[in-house]
This record gives sequence, C-alpha cells and structure tokens, in this order.
Amino acid sequence: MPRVLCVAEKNSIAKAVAGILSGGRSSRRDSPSKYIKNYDFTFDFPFAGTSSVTMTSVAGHLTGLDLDQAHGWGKCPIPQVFDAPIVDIRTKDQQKMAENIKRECRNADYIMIWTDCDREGEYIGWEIVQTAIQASRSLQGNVFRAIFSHLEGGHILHAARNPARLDQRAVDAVRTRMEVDLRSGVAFTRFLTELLGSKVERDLGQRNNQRPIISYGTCQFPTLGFVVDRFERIRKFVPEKFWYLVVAIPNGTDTTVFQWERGHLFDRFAVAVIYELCLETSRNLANVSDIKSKPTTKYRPLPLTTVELQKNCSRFFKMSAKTSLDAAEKLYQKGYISYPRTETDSFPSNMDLQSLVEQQVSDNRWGSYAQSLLTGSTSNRFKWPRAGKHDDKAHPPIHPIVSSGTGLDNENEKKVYEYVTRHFLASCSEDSKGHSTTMTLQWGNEYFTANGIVVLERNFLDVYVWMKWETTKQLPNLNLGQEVELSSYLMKEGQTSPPNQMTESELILLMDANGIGTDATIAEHIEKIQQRNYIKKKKVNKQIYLIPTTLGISLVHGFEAIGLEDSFAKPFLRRQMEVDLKLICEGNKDRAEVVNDFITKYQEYYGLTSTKQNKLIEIYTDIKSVM
DNA sequence: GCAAGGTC
Repeated sequence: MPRVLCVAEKNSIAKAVAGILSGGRSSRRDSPSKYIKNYDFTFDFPFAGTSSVTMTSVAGHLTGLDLDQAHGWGKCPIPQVFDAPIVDIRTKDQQKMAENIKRECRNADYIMIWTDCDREGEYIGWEIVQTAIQASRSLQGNVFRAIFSHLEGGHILHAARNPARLDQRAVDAVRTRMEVDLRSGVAFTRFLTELLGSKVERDLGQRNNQRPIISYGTCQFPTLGFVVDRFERIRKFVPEKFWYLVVAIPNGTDTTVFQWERGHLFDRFAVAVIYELCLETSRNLANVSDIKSKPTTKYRPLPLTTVELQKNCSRFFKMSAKTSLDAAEKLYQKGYISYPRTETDSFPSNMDLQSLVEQQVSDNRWGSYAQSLLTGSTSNRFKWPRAGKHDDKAHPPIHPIVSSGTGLDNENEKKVYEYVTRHFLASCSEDSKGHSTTMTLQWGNEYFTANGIVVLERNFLDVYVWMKWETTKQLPNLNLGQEVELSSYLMKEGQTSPPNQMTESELILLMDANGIGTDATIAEHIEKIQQRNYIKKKKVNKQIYLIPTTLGISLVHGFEAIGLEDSFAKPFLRRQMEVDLKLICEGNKDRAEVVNDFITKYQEYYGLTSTKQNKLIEIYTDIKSVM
C-alpha cells in the first residue's frame, strides 16, 4: 500500500483532520516532540489510491533565520549585515520536530501539506518540504497541498480529494519579509546600542550593570511612533476658546436642554450678533419646527476576532493585550474555546452554532439566557450572527466550545472565558431595538435640537453586560408648530480640550488599521517596547495609559532630525512592504527585486544615520535635561 | 545581546 505523510501547522489541526479522514478510527503515537502526536489510518487519496497515512504536525515554524557565524554582533562592521550570508537555523524544539518529520517520511511515497492556508502557512509548508527532502530525495516530485479554511467534515474530505500545489509566490513573499526584517533589525539594533547603550545605562542607573539593548524593528518603531505622536499632540495642544448658544424649556418639574445646530463657533462677536438677533426677533419664545421619530437599532457584535478580544479585554477588564491573549491560549489548550488567533469575523455557513449555544445552558451566569435563545417565548431567539468582511482563510471566529462550569480557577482565564462566551451569545442574538425622537426648536433664525431614546427590546444587551444603552429622559410632549416659552436662553463660552493619552485598546486599533504586526504579534510588540524602556504604563484614576519615556521620545525625534521620520517612526514603510508582498503573491514582482529595493533603502538610511549620529545623541541629551 | 512571524 502506498504511504502518505500529512503535516499540519499544529497538533490541534492534525488531530481534527485525522479524525475526519479516518472516520474516527486513527491510532495515536508519540513523537520526539512533546507538542506533537502522530496519527495513523488509511485513506483513499486520488493521487495514490488506498494508502497507509500518517498525519502529523509541526508547531509553527520549523526553521528560523539568522546571519552566519562570521557576522555575529561585534564580529564585523555593521554595514556588512545588509549583505552577509543568511543561514537557516533550528532551536532545540525545532530539531525535535524536524527529527519527527524526517523519521516519518523515510518510507513515505507522498507528502501532503496541511498547514494553515495563509501566507505564513505556505512558508511553513515549504520548510516542512525542505526538511522532508533532506531525508528522502524521492519525495521531491510527490508533494501536494490541501486547501481548506475550516474543519467541517465535508470541507476537509473535499480538500483531501482535491490536492493542489504549494504556492511558491507566497513562500517567496514571506522569505522577503523575513530577510528585510532581519537585516534592518540587526543592523540598526547594533548601531543604536553601540551609539546610545552606555549613555542610557548610566542614566538609568541599572542595578545589573548591563548595557541595555536599544533595538530597532520594523514593527517596534511604528508602534512607538503612535505613542509618541499622541504624547506630542497633547503636549503641544493649545486650547482654543469657542462660544455657543443653548436654550432650555420646562419639562415637568425639570427642563430639557436643546443644543445649537451650529455646534460652536470660534468667533465671539459673530455668536454675540446672532444671539442679539434671536433676542430681538423672538424674545423668550421658540417654535417646535420639527419632530422626527424613528426606530433605532444597536447592533449585536460581529463574530469575535483576536484584535477585538484584546481591545475589549483591555477596555472591560483593564487586561493587557499580552495577558488576554495568553489566557485565551490557555483556554484553547484546555479545550474550552476555539483557536484564539484569527482575523475572521464571519462563521462558515455550515457550522452548528446552536449546539454551541446549547453547551452554555448549564452555566449559572448566562445559562438561562442561552436557554431562552433556543426555546424561549420572547422574540429574542437564536439568530445567525452577522457576517463581517474579514477572512484569514485559516480559522473561524473565536467561540466557546464547551461550558467551563466551575473548571477554571485562574482569574484571567475566567474573565476571558466569560467575555468570549457572552460575546458569542450576543452575536447569536437579536439586535437591541429602540425608538429615537429628535425635536427641533426654532428661536429667531437659529435651530436647536434635543434627542430622546426609548429602549424597547434589550435583546443581546442582556447578555453583553459591558455595553450600555439606556432609555433617556423623555422629551416634553409638544406638537409641531407649537410655541413654547424658553426657561433659559444663553450664550456660553467653552474651550477645546486636548486628546486623552493613548490607551492600549487604541494602540491595538491603530496597529491593526495600519498593518503593524498580526493578530498573534501585536501584543508582543507592545510588550517589547515596554521592555526596551521606550514606553511605560501610567495609571490615572481607573484608566491605564501608555506614555513614552525620554528614550522613546528621543529616538522618534532623533530620526525626525535626521530626516527619516516617515521611514522609521511612521507606518508607511511597513505598509509599502505589505503592498510589495502582495505584488510578489500576484506574480507582479519577484523576491530578489523587492529584497534589493528595501535593502538598498535601508543602506541609504544607515549611511544617513551614521553621518548624522550626533543628532541622535544631542536630542537624547536635550530631552533628558527637560524631562 | 539583535527582527518578525509562527506555536506551546
């Protein structure tokens, strides 16, 4: 019987796919790596007929990239880093995984790659193939690739029966990013550390007498840039005075305030003239010029992505992105929730979501809500979730798998589980419905509005307890055209206020929107620039803000002074990289061309930076003296 | 001692 080796990106996929292809009749063996199991069964592949199959996996990348030995730190002039030879290396864990692949493919006739169907997965697939060929050259022409985007049985069977090939363009794109990130990161990290490390060490007065690393990374710097940018906008903020009109009418024992349709104006004289005109024309009398009444909706949340989970755990629980992702990872390993790193915000149409809701019926916090979704008498019955526009082609939205019951004792895991579950139930609910009334008053020739909301059906809000939507005070009962006596009519003064300091939730949003990092790495970059002492957390009242340090501010302004602001502290260069990687994937540029473009750019930046290195030192010294 | 990206 022909032998086929299948390799997935992680054990959870290998296990699930083996279960489906074997019809639940696979047998499991251990491997040299504790993260990895091998599953044996038979399956009828179109390219081989009925075959003896081993399904295994790696755990992420199987190799890493580094400069060769001769170009280690201190062993060569830094600019050589831009064209030094690059070698593939393996950590201890990766060696064990590779050993398993080599051992399992020795007798194999075919290899089929089952890594995630995204760019990075394609590269990992390539790493697996390279490793396999080292052990068995005859496999070379017998490599297939399964195309799948979720783990539903029919879909996986279809993928097994319709093998494709690895996409070399995607492999090239990833290799390009790796090489550019490595060379630029290593070169500028060594340069900045040599230039500023000892100085910063003296200023920090560190206990361990270790020269700190002043690193550059293609994601670290734009992330720092966002934080410094906000800090500077606040520091440079000059409040501006403005003036506005506001009127109120009696409403029972209280009053209702109407806001000026013009908002506010920065010209005091103009507002005063308008005010006088209104007084002359209408004294204290106004007319109800418009009443608009319409149904209004508060939408249930979209299916949950990693970025959304991190933003909301930061907002709702003041948890750092790293903490919430770590907790989610643990919950995934324990089998409570689905894979936690996903960009997908719509569920595959054939998923059985109702039975996932059913799992939650036993919980004493939201069980009765789950029950009412399935069988309740209200109009808030199970409703298929909204579909967002993102699909990473690898993982479904994050959702609970089984009820945690009382099985969790870690506080962070408890909170994240509760968030994932309430979010899931909310996404399977009806939108919240209300009624909104807007009343407009005309006073003189000016218009003023007041708004009232009545919440009619709370629906998903009953389970999504962190979101507020309340019925407001009711508007006075008046008819269109009716004349009313104003209880107050005032000209007021106000002033513009600076933006708030950056929260972690906002930083995640900015990184995501600008393509800095991925769902799996955004949290790490934020951690990293704290470790590097570029930013720090500061607690004000109950809010936690991210504030740049002297060093962080100096680096951004230093590169600004050199003329490299846009390339270093802004997201543009990273975005350009993404654009070029797409072009490689589409076959419109090749790897050598893009690597060469970027490395040439970085060599120029390096030349400029070393010529003007005194600027970096001066600016650091200046900023330190005023902070 | 350096990057970013996977995953545990």
